[in-house]
Amino acid sequence: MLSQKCKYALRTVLFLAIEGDKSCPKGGKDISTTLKIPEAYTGKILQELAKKNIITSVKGPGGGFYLSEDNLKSPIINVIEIIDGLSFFESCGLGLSKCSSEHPCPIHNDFKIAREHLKKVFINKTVLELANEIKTNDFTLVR
Amino acid sequence: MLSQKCKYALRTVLFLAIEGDKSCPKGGKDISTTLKIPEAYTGKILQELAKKNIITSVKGPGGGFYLSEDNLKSPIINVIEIIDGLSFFESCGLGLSKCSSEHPCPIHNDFKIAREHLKKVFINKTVLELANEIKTNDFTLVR
DNA sequence: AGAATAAAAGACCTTTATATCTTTTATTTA
DNA sequence: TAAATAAAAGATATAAAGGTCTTTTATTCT
Ligand code: FES
Ligand code: FES
Repeated sequence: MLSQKCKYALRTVLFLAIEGDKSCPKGGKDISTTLKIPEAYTGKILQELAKKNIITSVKGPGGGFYLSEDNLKSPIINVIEIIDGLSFFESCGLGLSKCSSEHPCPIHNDFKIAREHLKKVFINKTVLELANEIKTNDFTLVR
Repeated sequence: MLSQKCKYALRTVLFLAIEGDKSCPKGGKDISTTLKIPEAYTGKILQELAKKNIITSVKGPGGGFYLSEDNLKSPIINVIEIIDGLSFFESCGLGLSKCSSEHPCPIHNDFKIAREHLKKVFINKTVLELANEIKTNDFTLVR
């Protein structure tokens, strides 16, 4: 459903939301080690997220990445949109050129329910909200 | 979620369930034209499905593919299993090495619901049942 | 100012998914 | 039995995803 890159990106953003801080940003190396994501690839993803203002970067010694107040308010679907786009959430589960209730494919009704359930979650949860849930409910980003 | 190949396969099988018949099997060319699937690729997929006894093939002039009584009784998850495998239905939506309720990722609860909703549908519907729904409820396999 | 640090940028490599082409085998019908 | 038909098999091609490597730029600290 989500690409590997997008899963990496989501975990990265949530990790930064929990661990990063303006006064002490996390470096790419640190992130990749903790989350077990290939180091160079982590860098690429961080770059992309920074360019699109999902995360904030700090260059130079002691530099790294963190989430600004604004960054924290972003719903996680923004991460998905930037990395994968949103086409999944509008596409037919059987690959018809478009998903439509007028000309539905045989799995339309069930697929649409599942798809929209997830979309709603991704739209409604901000990075900050999800980060807090991780802390209080003992969810994990690793393993 | 499902690979392109798997979507092609599902549409192909359902098409054969509706249109094919032991006495007049459908040829690969016919299928690919109707469903707008690349012809050579259709052939490959048909071969794979035939080898795994999801569909039945008839060689020679007038030959093609159809679904036997047995083939029709198969739940559509069998098609998915053969083409894509079932790992999606057991995997973590955030890419953790395994999905577990003991060490859940932050989207575990919602993702699991969506994933299992779909899995249940695929397990419970046989090719025949779905083919009948297509006929009576005016679902489409093309476009 | 110069050295060290870490992100940014861009070229490059590898693997997997998607798709095609060619040759062979089985079957039917004239 | 020869010709025609259509699937089976296998090699090959193309595109996209996943991932690496090298060079450049910005920043900090001495
Ligand atoms: S038409 Fe296939 S999912 Fe809506
Ligand atoms: S642990 Fe991530 S979906 Fe279950």
